[in-house]
Amino acid sequence: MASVESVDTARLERILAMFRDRGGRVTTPRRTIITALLEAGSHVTADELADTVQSAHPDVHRSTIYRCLGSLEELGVVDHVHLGHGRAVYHLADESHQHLVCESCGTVVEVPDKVFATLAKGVHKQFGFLVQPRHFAVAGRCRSCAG
Amino acid sequence: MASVESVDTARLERILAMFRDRGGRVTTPRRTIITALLEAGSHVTADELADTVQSAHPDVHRSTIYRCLGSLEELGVVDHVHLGHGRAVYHLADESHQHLVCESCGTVVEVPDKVFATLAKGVHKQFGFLVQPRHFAVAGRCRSCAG
DNA sequence: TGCTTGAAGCGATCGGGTTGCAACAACATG
DNA sequence: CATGTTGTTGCAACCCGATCGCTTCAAGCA
Repeated sequence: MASVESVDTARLERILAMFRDRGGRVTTPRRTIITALLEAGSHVTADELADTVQSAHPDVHRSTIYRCLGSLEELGVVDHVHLGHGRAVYHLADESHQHLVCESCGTVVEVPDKVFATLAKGVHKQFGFLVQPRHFAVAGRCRSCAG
Repeated sequence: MASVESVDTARLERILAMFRDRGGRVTTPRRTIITALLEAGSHVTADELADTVQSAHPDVHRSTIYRCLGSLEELGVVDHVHLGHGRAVYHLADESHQHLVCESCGTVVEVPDKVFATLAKGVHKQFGFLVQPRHFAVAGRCRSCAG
C-alpha cells in the first residue's frame, strides 16, 4: 500500500519530468518548491511558500520562487488567484473551483464551478460577458463575520 | 433651466458642506478633486484623477488625492473597486452596481445588483457566505474578446 | 486680525512582484 | 569521465500603486 509520501513523490517526479520534456532542467530549487506546494495542499501565498522552501534551502531566492511558479502555471500544474489587495495565492490546478474570500477575516471558501452557472448564463445572455472568476476571488462576508 | 454645470456645482457644494459639518475644511485641493470626480463620471483611477487635478493645480500632491479619496469614502460619497492587478478605480456611490472586467482588454461592464441576486441567494444558502462584490470586480471576457 | 488645528506638500517607505545580469550547474556529447 | 552549452539561479535594483511621518500652511472661528 502506497503511503501518502510516495504518492506525492510520484507526482513530484511527474511534474519534474514535464520540465525535462520541455528542455528544462531539474534543479534543487524546483524540486523543493514543488514539494512545498504539494505538501501545502492549496492556497499558499508566494511568501508562505518562500518560508517553507527557505527553511530547507535558505539560499533559494524569492525571485526563483516566482519564476518557478510562473513556469508551473505555463505547464498547467498550478493556478494563482488574487484574493484582493494585492496578495495572490497559488493552488494545484486539479479541480476547477471558484474562491469566495471574506473581506473581514480573510477566510477563503472554495465552491464548485457550477454554483456560478446561473450567474454566468444570465450575464452572458444580457451582456455578452463571459464570467471567468478563476483568477480573482469573489468578495463578501463569511458565515461568522456576516452575523 | 439649470445647466449640467450648475447641477454639478450644487452637488460639489453639498459634498463640501459635508466636510464642514464634520469639522473639516474646504480647501482648494478638495474642491478641485471633487470637481474632477464629478466631471469624470465614473471609473477613474487615482492616477487619472491626479492628472486632471494637476492640470489645473500642479502642486496638488498624489498623497493628497489619496487622502481626499479616503475621506470621501468615509463620507459615503465615493466607492473604490479593484479591477485586478493592483489598480483601483473610484466612482460616485450613487447607484449600487457591480463591475465585470475583461481580463483581456480591460473593459469594464457595469451591471445592476440584481443580476447577482440568484448567485447571492444560492451561495448564502449553501455556504452561509454573503456575496458583496462591490469592492472587487468579477473577471471574465467581454463580448468582443470572448469571440 | 490672530489663533487653533485640520490639511497639504514633500520625500521616504512599504509590499508584492519583476527584471537585468553575471555566475553557476544540469544535462548532452565526445 | 571531462567538456561545453545554455537553461536557471542569486542578487540587487527596480516598478507600481499606495501610505506615512513630519513640517509648513491656511481655513475658519473668536
